[in-house]
Amino acid sequence: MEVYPHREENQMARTGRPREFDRDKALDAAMTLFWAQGYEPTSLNQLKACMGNISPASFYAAFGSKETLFREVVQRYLQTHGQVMAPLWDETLSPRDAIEQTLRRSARMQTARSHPTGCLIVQGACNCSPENLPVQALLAAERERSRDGIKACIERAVTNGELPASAVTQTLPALFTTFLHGMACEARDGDKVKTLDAAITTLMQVWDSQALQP
Amino acid sequence: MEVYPHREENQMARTGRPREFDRDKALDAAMTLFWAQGYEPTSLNQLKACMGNISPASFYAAFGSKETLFREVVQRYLQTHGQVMAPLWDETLSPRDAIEQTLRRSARMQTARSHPTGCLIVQGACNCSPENLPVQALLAAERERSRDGIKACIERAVTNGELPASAVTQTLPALFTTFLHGMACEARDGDKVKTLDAAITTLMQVWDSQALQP
DNA sequence: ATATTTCTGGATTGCTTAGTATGGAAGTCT
DNA sequence: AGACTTCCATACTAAGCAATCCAGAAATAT
Repeated sequence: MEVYPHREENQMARTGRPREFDRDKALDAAMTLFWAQGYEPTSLNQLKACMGNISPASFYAAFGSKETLFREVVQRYLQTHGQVMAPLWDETLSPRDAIEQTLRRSARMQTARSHPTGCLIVQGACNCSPENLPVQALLAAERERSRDGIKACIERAVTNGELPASAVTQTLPALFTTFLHGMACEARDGDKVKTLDAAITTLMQVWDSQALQP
Repeated sequence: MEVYPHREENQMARTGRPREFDRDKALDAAMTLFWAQGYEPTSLNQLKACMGNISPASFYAAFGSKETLFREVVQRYLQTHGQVMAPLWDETLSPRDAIEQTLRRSARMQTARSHPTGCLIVQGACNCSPENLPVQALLAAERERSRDGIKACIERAVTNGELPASAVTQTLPALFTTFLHGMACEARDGDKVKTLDAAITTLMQVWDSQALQP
């Protein structure tokens, strides 16, 4: 009687025949493929091939299903590459620095050559048939978290007296979020870090033009 | 001996049995479906159903294939909803007005309730398996056109003496383009016109802060 | 009226999809 | 040594995919 349909790494020193492939490496390979192609067009055949020519039985035993694999991939992404967003929730940073760092680190990460360009959260499940709406919703919820993080930074800046509680200030969350999410498209289309970084510098002027004196 | 594999509307008063469905309405229905779901996850069964329960034979006779239908849908999109970008190439407008109008009209169009939210060009072929890369490239080329249009506006402003030929000015194309493409994501995630419109107002301050006096 | 052209409905093609069943291999535990 | 557990290779299922074939229906042209 096993509660879980597939074996995750939730135990040590297991009995029975050991797995012949590296689960972590397989997960990374799957992440790269999902990142480049998105959820739906990525087939199990492609996945099994890039994960080390593992068999269907091995795949399902280790990861459960394509969807549960994707969910695990998303968690891994958030804990690694997605950490470029961490400044948003780092209250030791000033709100302005938090947003600027998030933008700059996102730009660098999304344009790096060591992995697919763009953002898994923004582009990973953009095209979905009705049966995969839950997957789309998973990423949408994550984007909403970013939105909330940016909004919280602005609100903190108002509370701190760094920004006025003006009508313009209220427009900043949408402004920064739209730009942040737009970078995924630009990165995938081949924009370079330098280009995006320079645009970020100019965008931050909007903040500075609204900032109150200390 | 027919050069074309399928019949388009390139003739009048044809012989033979007339088509029983409205080709234009079918094309619009296909556009809505592609817009909402994207190219790859949209199946022929869904297409045939939404196009008026037409038969496979009718579909292929009228549209050739799924890919040629999509290409035709993209052309139709560009000639209708995509016209929100037209100000970019309208030299009777000042460069600043061209960009502002493009942004505002895009925001309104992409959030309208009369059709799917977001942008077919940005999101229509975001997730593609290798065999459909040509479709992805088609939309990428169209986005490049937008990029070029925005860049041309900035250059025109410099030529006109509305903007200085400064380092900041050089960052404006990427800034506006990233924001423009980011709106597709925000619109699909449920942002309202008002929110985006307010962000656009603030973004245009960047232009004004750089503008030279006349 | 008849020939010709074109469209339609339905069955069908070959291929790919996600996922499963089974039998045996390769370990650990006692 | 032998019981037990887990994994793996292979064959397989059922459904969906884009696309095609064919026979008949419905129009025009002569």
